[in-house]
Amino acid sequence: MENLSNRDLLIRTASTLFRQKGYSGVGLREILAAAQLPKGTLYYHFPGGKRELGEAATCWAETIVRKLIESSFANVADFSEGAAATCQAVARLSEREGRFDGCPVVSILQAGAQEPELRALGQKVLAGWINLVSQQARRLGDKKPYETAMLFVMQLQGAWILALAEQNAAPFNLLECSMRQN
Amino acid sequence: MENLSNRDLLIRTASTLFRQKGYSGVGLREILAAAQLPKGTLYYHFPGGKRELGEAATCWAETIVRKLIESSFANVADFSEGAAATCQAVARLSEREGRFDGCPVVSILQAGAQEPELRALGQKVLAGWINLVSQQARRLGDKKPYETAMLFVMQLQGAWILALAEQNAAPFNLLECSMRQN
DNA sequence: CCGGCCCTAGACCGAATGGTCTAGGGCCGG
DNA sequence: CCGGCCCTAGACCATTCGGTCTAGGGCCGG
Repeated sequence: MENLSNRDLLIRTASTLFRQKGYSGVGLREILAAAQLPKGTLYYHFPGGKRELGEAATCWAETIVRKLIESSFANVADFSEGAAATCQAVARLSEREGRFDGCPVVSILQAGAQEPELRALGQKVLAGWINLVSQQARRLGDKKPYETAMLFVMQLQGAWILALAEQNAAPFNLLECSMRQN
Repeated sequence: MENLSNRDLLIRTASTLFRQKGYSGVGLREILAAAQLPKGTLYYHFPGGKRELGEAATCWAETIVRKLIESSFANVADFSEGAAATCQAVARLSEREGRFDGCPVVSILQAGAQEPELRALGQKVLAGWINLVSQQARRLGDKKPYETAMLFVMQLQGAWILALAEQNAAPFNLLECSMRQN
């Protein structure tokens, strides 16, 4: 755990803070203080500054969610089973020592009005997740895999927001039940 | 349209900007410039500063959505019909001259980590919407009105996020179709 | 032991942040 | 014509913002 390069430490610290306060709600000083690193380190590894760090943090978080979806749908008999497993997994990912943090993509997305690259990246990541889920849906015999996948990612995002608002996992649990009943 | 008090003008301007860039992504100067008002006006009407303005903007947006839900479910035969109408209405609300702005509650929610009042308000607003929808669901004979309502608000929020990312109304349309089929 | 490279360290910058405060314009009842 | 009130106007403040730049530590091959 502690054998992180400073670069990776920066990425993880930033990702956590962005998810908690949103991209524009976090200052570089705060990230650096949390990582106990000076400014020079940041601008050495990320010459693009905050925006590049935001991109890196988003990409890092993206692969985590991607792996989580893939493993949730591995060895699964039908779509609803995989979807339910994904709900549980995302709920676990969202919770952080009693706190519930937002979706990494959403935290970036709102800054997209001022940073086009972040908007484009967020869009790409969401589209990627939908594609990934739709592949699984197709594999499991869904008639309209793309629609099913988009609907599911949509529900997942909605649950994530409600969980963020209520600071509990109830929305994820409800969604999980709902998925099982289909 | 132009017979607004400066106070209301401030609220509407702020609400729009918050939805576009998120609460912490917008500076007071930017709001004041957009409203063409000086700082004194803001702090006269909102002694609590940015936070109080954020609260007012959220409350204002809340009643709009509330009315929109109420009218979508008025004179409707079953839940799915009202839900579909709500999708359309929210899609219309979300679009702003070709641009798609985020949900007002979400824009506030991310700042909640630093401004507890905003978090609490966002939570209250979402709970209110769920309650409102669940009343309609109960009225229309739903067996589990609260679960149905929470699930629907969840889907709506998810669609809103996808629409924000993709900058088009496709997610709302897909959700609307999905609602009609149940 | 040295020259060079990777990376850390943090002082420093102009601009922008949210917030405070005083001055006064404009309109009202008297 | 005046006293007072509601509200506007914007200068001003300390702090923080993201970003730049120079100095040097530490480790390596030679």
